[in-house]
Amino acid sequence: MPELPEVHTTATILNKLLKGLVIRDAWSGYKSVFHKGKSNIKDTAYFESFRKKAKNRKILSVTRRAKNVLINLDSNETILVHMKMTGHLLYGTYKKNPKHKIRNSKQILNSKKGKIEENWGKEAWMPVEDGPLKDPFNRFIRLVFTLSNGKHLVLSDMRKFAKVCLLSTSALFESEDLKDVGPEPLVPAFEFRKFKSRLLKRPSGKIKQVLMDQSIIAGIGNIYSDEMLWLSGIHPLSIVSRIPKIKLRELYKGMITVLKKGINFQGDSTSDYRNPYGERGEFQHKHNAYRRTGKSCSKKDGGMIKRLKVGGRSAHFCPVHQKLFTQSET
DNA sequence: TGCAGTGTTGCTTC
DNA sequence: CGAAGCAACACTGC
Repeated sequence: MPELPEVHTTATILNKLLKGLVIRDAWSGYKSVFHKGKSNIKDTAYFESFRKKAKNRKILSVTRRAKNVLINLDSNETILVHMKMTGHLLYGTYKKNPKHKIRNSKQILNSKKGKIEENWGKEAWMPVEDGPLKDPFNRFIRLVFTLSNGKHLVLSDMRKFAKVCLLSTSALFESEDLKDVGPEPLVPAFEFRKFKSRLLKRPSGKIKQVLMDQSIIAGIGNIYSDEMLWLSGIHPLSIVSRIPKIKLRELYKGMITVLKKGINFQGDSTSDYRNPYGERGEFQHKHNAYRRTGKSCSKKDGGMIKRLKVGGRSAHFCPVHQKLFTQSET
């Protein structure tokens, strides 16, 4: 779920909560997960070295780069967390509950068929103050940090897409994970001229896809790209090099407006985003395009929101006021 | 009941 | 190099 405004909200709250605390220990429930690819705590050996390095380190700050949460330690190392689709960083008091049987829908189905799962009854964590487990978060706790104030920072991740790794802080932005990430859209130095030149790295690309390309601009995903295109009146299939400069200016302003609005409303909980306290954001009540298929466009131009696939993702737009630019300006 | 759809990214193939 | 398609996983909703 998390795009820039959601990750920003999470990182800002965690910075206040965690600054100055010490990580006493780390636990991972990812151990049995087959994982190919680069360093990640889903790899058992990697987790053990991760745990040793994180143990007894003080948290200096929690920041954000693109859609990554960065937990900066006093050892010149940084824990990078990418929440992907269903990751949640939650803060509270948790306890290990070895008696509790964590089951997913497949395991429940198998138990009805009389099959016994190998992982049945494996150790799990649950919140102390919330009583019974509440889905979908507490059933999917994959990583737990025990903190020096007795509280915990946990990563809940139903679909197991989230990535967590430990990197050198001073070489963070040269790391494989971050070196190809585009500029941050909300820093003042990212002026219109730079925005335009970044987009033009994909001159023949469809604008919706290019906006979501993390190597072009950091932090924009499906929801906010739909919203900024709606606001600036540009059809998602428009070809970057065919969009007139005046419309690109509107898109630049729309991008900033929409992302800041997302942050002001503490993110978007259309699906299941929660901040570290488990609270929803409010941006889902402010949509003009995303998931409004069949509803009338609030521009009052008679348009009805349509949906189509762009690069494998759903795009929502108003076919009346969002102009399609595919021909060169003469 | 079954299958399409879900916020993200990375790998493979062409 | 870039673009497209699919895989990673588990659930919801039509």
